[in-house]
Amino acid sequence: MRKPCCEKEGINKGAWSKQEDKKLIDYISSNGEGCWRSLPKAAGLRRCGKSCRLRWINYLRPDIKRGNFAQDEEDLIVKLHALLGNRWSLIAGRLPGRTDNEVKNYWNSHVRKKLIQMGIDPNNHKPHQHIPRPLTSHVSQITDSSRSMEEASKPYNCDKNDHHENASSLGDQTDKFITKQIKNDPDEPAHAPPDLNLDLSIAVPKSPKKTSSEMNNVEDSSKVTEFGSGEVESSPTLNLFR
DNA sequence: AATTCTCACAACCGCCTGCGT
DNA sequence: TACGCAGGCGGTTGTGAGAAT
Repeated sequence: MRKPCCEKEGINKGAWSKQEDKKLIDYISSNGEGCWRSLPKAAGLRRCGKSCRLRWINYLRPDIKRGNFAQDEEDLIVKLHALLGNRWSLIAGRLPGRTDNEVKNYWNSHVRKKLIQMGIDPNNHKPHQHIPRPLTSHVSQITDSSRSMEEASKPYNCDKNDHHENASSLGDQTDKFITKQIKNDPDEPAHAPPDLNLDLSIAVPKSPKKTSSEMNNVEDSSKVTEFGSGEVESSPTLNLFR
C-alpha cells in the first residue's frame, strides 16, 4: 500500500482562494521554492505540497503567460506533438511562458478537434483511414496552416535569445533529444520547419522514461527515436509545415 | 425564464524516476 | 544493492460558464 503524499485530514481541496494564493506567493517570494512537502505548513496553508507546487508552477509563477495561444504556438505544439507524443512537459519547454498543464488542456480541447476535423488522427498524425476528409476545407486549412507556419516561424527566429533562455532553463535533454530526431535524417532536412528554433545541441536522453502508458505506445516511441526513417516522416501534420 | 447540454480549464490522483542513505 | 522520500509527469475528473433548447 502506497503512502499518501500528505495527510488527507485537514487538507483543503479544490479551487484556490485569493488568500491561499497570496500566502503561497508571499512565502515563495521570501523563501524561494524549496521542499514542497514542508512548504504548506511553513506557509500556513492547509494544502498538500503537491497541490502547492502545481498551483505555483501552473498559475502563480511570475513568468507564466496567460491567455489564448497564438497561431505560431499552436503550430509548434502540433509539430512537437508529432515528434514527442504526449510528453507535455517537453512540449511546454519549447513554449515560453506555457506550462505542461496548459499545453495539455489546449491540445485536448482545441488542437485534437482541429486535427480530427482535418481528417488527421491526432494520436499518430496520420490521415484517418475511415473518416472521409472534406477535401475543400482540408485543403484550405492546409494552405492556411502552411501560410501561418511561415509566419509562425518568425517569432522563434527573431526571439531566439528569449527562446534559448527558456530552453536552457527547461532542460538540455529535451533540446538535445529533439535535435537528434531532426538531425537523424540527412535526407530529410525539412522535418523541422526551416526557421523553427529547434536548433539545439545533440545527445540522446540517458534514460527515456518508459511509463506504462508509453509502453502501450512503444510504436510511438520508436517513431520518435527513428524519426526521419520512420512513419513520422510522412506525418501529414508535419507535411503541413513543409 | 428555466433547464439541459457542451466545453474549457483548474485541480487531483497515481505512477515513475532520481537521489540520498 | 535496496529502500524510502520528494519531485515530476501524464491521465483523468470536477466544476463553472456560456450556449442551446
